[in-house]
Parts: sequence; C-alpha cells; structure tokens
Amino acid sequence: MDKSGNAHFINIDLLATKFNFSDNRSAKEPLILRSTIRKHEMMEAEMDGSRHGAVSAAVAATSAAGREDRVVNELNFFAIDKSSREEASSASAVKSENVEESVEEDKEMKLNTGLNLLTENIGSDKSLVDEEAPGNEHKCLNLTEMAVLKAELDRMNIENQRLKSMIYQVNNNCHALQGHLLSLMQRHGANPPAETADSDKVFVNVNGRTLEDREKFPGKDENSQSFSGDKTRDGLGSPHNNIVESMEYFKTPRESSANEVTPFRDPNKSESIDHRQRRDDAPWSPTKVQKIGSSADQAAETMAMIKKARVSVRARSEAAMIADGCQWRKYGQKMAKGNPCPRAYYRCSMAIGCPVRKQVQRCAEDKTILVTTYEGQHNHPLPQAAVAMASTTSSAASMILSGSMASSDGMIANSHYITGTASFPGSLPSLATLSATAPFPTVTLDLTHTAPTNDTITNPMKLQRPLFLGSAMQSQVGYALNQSELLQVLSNQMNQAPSDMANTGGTTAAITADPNFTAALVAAIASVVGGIHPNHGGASDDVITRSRINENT
DNA sequence: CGCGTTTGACCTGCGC
DNA sequence: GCGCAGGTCAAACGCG
Repeated sequence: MDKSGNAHFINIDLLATKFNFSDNRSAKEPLILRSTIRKHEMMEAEMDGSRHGAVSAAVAATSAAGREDRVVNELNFFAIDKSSREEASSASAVKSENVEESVEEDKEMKLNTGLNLLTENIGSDKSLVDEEAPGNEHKCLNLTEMAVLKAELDRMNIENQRLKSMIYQVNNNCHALQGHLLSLMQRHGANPPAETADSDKVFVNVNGRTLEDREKFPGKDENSQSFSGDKTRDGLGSPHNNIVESMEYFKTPRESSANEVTPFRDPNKSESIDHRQRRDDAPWSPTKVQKIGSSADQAAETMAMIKKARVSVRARSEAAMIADGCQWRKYGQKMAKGNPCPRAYYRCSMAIGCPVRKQVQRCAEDKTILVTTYEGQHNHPLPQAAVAMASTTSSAASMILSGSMASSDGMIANSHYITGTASFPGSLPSLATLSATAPFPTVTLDLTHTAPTNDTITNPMKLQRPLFLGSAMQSQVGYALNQSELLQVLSNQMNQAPSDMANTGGTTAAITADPNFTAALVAAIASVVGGIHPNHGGASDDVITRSRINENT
C-alpha cells in the first residue's frame, strides 16, 4: 500500500464515477467508497494490531462482518459502527456470558475508536506510540512507518470525504437529470399528450385551434397527437377510430361518392376492406390534408399533418427486408429516381387499419445497405420484438413535433449530424441523423459504420456492427451493439455537445443543446437497444416463424 | 381456394 | 398547364 497505489486507486475511482454516470449510480459509486473504506479498515486493523495484538483479530473479524451491512448503508461511513455492534451483540448472545460480552464491547469500542477518530486521534495515537517505544531502534522504525501510514490514512480520509461529497453531488445531479428526462419523455413521447398541458400547447401551436375546436374534432386531435405519443392502445380508445371519424368528417363529396359508388371486387374479401379502411384512416394522406380547408389555421394544420415523422434505419443486410417483429404486407413497388434498386412499400398487417407503413430500398451507393423507413404508429398491441421500433418511431415523431429542431419556418433547415467519427474516435460514428431533405422530417439511424469490409468478408463475426432493432434482426443479420457501449457513446455525445457547438456552429449547437432533442434521441436509441436483450430468442422468433414475409427474407 | 405478391394504371403534389 | 416523381390502388398472377 504505497502512495502511488493509492493515487491510482483514486484516479480509477474517479473515472469509474464518470463513466458510470448514467448507469445504476446509486449502486456503483458507493462501491468505490466501500472499497476505500475496506482499505482504510485494513490499515486501521494493522495499526490497532500492532498496538493491541490479540484484539486486532477480533476487530478485523467484526469489521469484516460489518461490511455486509455497509452495502445497504452505502454512503454511511459510520454504519459499520452499528453493524459491528449488532454483530458483536449477536456473538455475545450466542456465548451467553456477560463477561465475554463485556470483552466484546471492549473490542467494539476499540473499533469505534478506529473509525470515528480518523483524523482527530492521529495525534493522540502518535503520542501513545511515542510513549511505548523509548530507546528501541526497531520500534523507532515501526514508529516511523506508522507515522507515514497515519499520514497516509489521514490523506485518504480527506479524500474519502471529498469523494463522498462528490458522489452526493453526482447523485443529486443524476436524480435531477433523470427527473427532467422523465418529464420530457412523458411530455413528448411516453404518455398520451392529452394528459399534459404541454400537449395542448403543442396542439394549439401547431394547429391554431382552441379547445372547443378540439372537442368538435376529436379525431383531428388524435391525429395530431399521434405524432407525439405512443399509440399502442387497444379497444374503443384506439386513436384509429378517431382518425377514421375525423377523416370521414373531412371527406370531400368526391371521395364520399367515390366510396359509395365504387364497387368492391369482392366485399367479403378482407383485402378490399382493408384497402378501404386504410384509405379512409390514412392520416398522412396529403390528398385529404389538402382538402381539409383553405383558411390560415387550416393551412397550419395541414402543415402540421404533413410534418409526419419518419424513422429511417440503415443496416447492412443481404435479406430483402429486415425482421423487426411486425408482420408486413407488400402493397406496391416503385422504381425511384436515382436508384436502380426498386423501392418496396409495406403496410403493417398485424391489425386491420394499422396506419404504419414502411419503405424498403437498397442504397444506390452500397447495395448491401438496406434502408428501411418507418412512418406512423401502431394502433394495436405489439410483440416484444416490435416494441422497440414502435417506441423509436414514436420518440422520433415526438422529437420532431417538439419543434426542438424546427427553424423559423417550421421545418428543419438542414441535416444535422448529432454524432460523428471525428468527435469520437474509436466510438460509433454517425449513429443518428436528422434530415429534412425529404418531404417529411426523418430521423436516420445509421447502423452501418464499422471496421474495414475485408474483415467482414473473411470473418463473419466481424460484420459491420449495425445496431439491430430486435433479437430477430440480430440473429438474422449479425450481432447487436452492446447496450452499455451505446449508452456510453450517447453519454459521451451529450458531454461532447459543447465542443460540437464550437466546431460545427449554431444549428448543430442548438440541437445538441436542446434537452427535448437529446431526450428524444436517447429515448429512440435506448428503445432500440432495449429491444435487443430481453427478447433474445423469445417472442420475436415466434413472430418470424409466423411471418411469411420474414421467412422469405 | 385463400392469401400474398406483382405490376401497370392512376392520383396527387410540386417545380418549371 | 405540363411533366415528373412519389405514392397508392387493384386486377392479375403465383404459391401452398
């Protein structure tokens, strides 16, 4: 136990404190203190042993027994006293002898002295030692060593106090941040927006309507709010019903008559019914949006509805479609301009009228990259494997609707790279991207960056490291990003924000500094990560088995 | 025969 | 107004 060793110990602890900032802080950080305490106890025991001989063993044993309780009272440096006393009491009860009990009490008092007089008693101990070692050269050496140890112990005690206060501060900050994050999440993503006042604010700001108007057009409210809330609902409360109602309300004469007149190929065929319902309840339909009205507030509402959030996932996959836990039905394919690969259109077929759609297209530059773009939110319960993506799209939608990245004209001005290889060498590059180059604001999760492709060819285990969206995808295409790794990257990115501000200018700075954005981004990423581990080999596999589409992939 | 896919036609928005 | 591109529809087709 030399000085350098202690210095290293403290440094490592500080690093651990930093990097465990967002992960079980209450459990890990005190661990540092516990380790520190143990070192101190060992030193104390040594010193006590040198003076009190036979007592030291009992002290050490008592001290060791007390550590179990200290796990509970993590930050209480003096909890050992109580636990030691309890341990001593129980030991004495077993012996059932008053004399021995008094001896135990004696030991206990010595232990208490050792811990409670961490700094104050050093001087007295020293004087005591000085009195015990007159004229003995060997004892003088021991005295010198003990003095050094005492001084060192003193320093460590001070350091412990500093760490203790630091941990308290970090804990407080963490809890404050968690509370803030939670409130943001509830406001913009997790909870139904109608339950919060801010959601109303969002609605009024976006649509320029009064609450009275909202009562008149509940479907429109739901439609607008569908961007900012997790719509995994069921039954009569489904937003889907309201959406249908609203769309029926705003249906133009042409559409109404068309729906009345147009004969179905087969009324009993579910496909035809599905098409009708999907057409009616399609909240994203620009056609319907355009036909809603012409006044200023209706135009604003149109803009709000057009601003449909999308989540685009770029992942390397040889399969025609990534397995994300949902069942999809292909309803169209189109050659897109500038890309020799066709774009496929899919609807969610897990429930009738589910508004979720996705587009799948291979990247023109790199055909091994599969770009999957999700839009809409499910109106039905999801399998576990699909929850991650659903919450991701929900978070992305809420992020966009929160207006955190909106420019003065209400749309995103540019592409903003939240992360970058340059900022974090050795970490994940370009994890998420916001873009408004498309008609709809899009959050892109780029899961394709990694190591050289030569390795990929020779070693399948060195496949590029996409962040897969569920165990199904994970098992199908590669392996998942470690959750703690991702959280650390995100944490680093958040911490990196100030420097990014300096490097990349105002827009990026505004975004990275925006708590709404960061909260939503973290939610989106974390939801993706969260879908990996719990479902491994679970329900998602069933989904794959049931899904013909997934089987084909 | 039922279900899902394919594919050409159609609709709509947008830019010129 | 016209043309282009994206998105959707629905009849035809294929498969089990």
